[in-house]
Amino acid sequence: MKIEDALRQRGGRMTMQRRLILDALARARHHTTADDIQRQLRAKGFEIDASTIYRNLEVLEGLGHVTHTHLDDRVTRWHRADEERHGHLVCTVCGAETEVPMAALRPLARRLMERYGFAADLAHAAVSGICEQCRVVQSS
Amino acid sequence: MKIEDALRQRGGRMTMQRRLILDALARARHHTTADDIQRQLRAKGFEIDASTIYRNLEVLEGLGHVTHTHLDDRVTRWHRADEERHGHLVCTVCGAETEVPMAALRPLARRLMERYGFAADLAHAAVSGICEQCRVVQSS
DNA sequence: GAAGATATCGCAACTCCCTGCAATAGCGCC
DNA sequence: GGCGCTATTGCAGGGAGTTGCGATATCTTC
Repeated sequence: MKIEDALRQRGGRMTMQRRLILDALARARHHTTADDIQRQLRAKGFEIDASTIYRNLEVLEGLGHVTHTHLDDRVTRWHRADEERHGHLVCTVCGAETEVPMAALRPLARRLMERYGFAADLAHAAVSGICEQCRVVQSS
Repeated sequence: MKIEDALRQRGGRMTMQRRLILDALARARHHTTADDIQRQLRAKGFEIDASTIYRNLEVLEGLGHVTHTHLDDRVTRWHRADEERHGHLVCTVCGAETEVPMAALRPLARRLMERYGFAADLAHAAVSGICEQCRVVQSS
């Protein structure tokens, strides 16, 4: 297991909780929430404290095994780092989420690098705004 | 007072709490937080419930009097709508915030409109990433 | 295989924000 | 000016996420 080695290399330890969380992440199709993970583990009979889950997701993010993104609500979404990265458009009126390929966002990232030396992660937070349908409804 | 009229026109009422919050916003230099407002009013001897502040900020946002943005922490920042709008770059390593003019973000907004019919508000959420200094430090 | 160092866990408490509900207070109208 | 309608308030409670701390478990070393 690669992650296990990476962990130990940094003086970390492989605990049962960590293993279970890793397992839940591996099983997750797309993105998960901390609550999803807790619920899933609870269903299997393991009761793991929420703070343990949050702390472990942070550690796993440090190891580059997962990343997180924020849509326009207050729930953090977690993804395995091996999934293909993409941006999100979230409609503030109807809540619709649209995925957009990173390619569409890259020109801005390039510009921000050139002008500000800033390595932007445009997949980290959703872009909020108003989707086509809602715009039509509003203006009518 | 324009806002007061806009409020009443929609069947709203001008309460003492509303007036105080409006006053605090007028006094705020740049951006404020709900907590700032509560603290400021408390200092003047007015104790207003936090939920009242949140609800009022929401109402005022509906009237177009204020807007809010999310930097990369969990605290919502509120601005008067008459302030000039700008984007934010937030470094996930050192926390540094850089303001960027909307002009720098507009090409992406235009692209998202053309391709997805999505009216993006690129000032709503900060762009997170790694600033120049931190990038230099990391790679050394 | 046991011991020691310390990373990690669970718990409790806290922060920011949101929501339901009963009580209150603005507003429009007579 | 008083009355009734109902928007708004404060309070209590809840959800997501974070933090400090003492107890525990994992890893390293002998």
